[in-house]
Amino acid sequence: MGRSPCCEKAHTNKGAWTKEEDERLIAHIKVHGEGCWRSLPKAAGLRRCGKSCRLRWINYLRPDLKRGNFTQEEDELIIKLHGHLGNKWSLIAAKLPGRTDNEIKNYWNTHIKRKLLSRGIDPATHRPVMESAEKKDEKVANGEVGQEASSWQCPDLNLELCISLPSQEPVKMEKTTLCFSCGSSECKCDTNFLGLSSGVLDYRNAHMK
DNA sequence: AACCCTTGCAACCGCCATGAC
DNA sequence: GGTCATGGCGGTTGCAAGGGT
Repeated sequence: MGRSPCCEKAHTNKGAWTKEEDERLIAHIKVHGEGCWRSLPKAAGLRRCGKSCRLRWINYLRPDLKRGNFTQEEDELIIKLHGHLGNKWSLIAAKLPGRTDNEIKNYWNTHIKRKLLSRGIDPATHRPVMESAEKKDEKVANGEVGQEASSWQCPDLNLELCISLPSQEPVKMEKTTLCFSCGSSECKCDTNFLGLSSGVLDYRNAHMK
């Protein structure tokens, strides 16, 4: 007995959403909130799969979304985050307010990949292309393919994550972060990078969704 | 004008994680 | 502990728009 489908495919619309469908979805969520996605389509009078409704809401209809071009700062932040997190688009999106994982993923695949390649950087490894190719040949020869991605560490960011109960007291920690503006772990500049205080990004405070 | 190719992005698909029972 | 339903995520696809010939 296999898993039942998430929706009745025979009676669901597919493809681009119409204005009317958008309005129905928005109106329903305004009244009832983002409850159970599975039952939402029926309740909202939509002939759509629950997953489809969720995607449409999260990626396009949410009121807090920032539409429009990515800024230079956002570009650089995405590149740095990708260097550490890889294709963890949802984690990257969590650090870019108003941007969605789908949007960032598309932007990466269409713009940033090309941008990095034009700079001579391999978008997969964030190393210079020639070096990446040489290392890969070397690893293939040594039978070590697939190990470098997990062992290499981008020097720019500290993404050491931990899970803990919310603390009432300010957490004391060693200053092991790096400043986006000056690149120093001893940062004393007072810049504000994308709303990150003191220009310092410390992922130990990152909250998983 | 017509055709072809490329690009950008919205949407879908399949898998995995999690929670309820 | 096993099973199932559901939500969430990343990879991929499909299509419209734009540009080049």
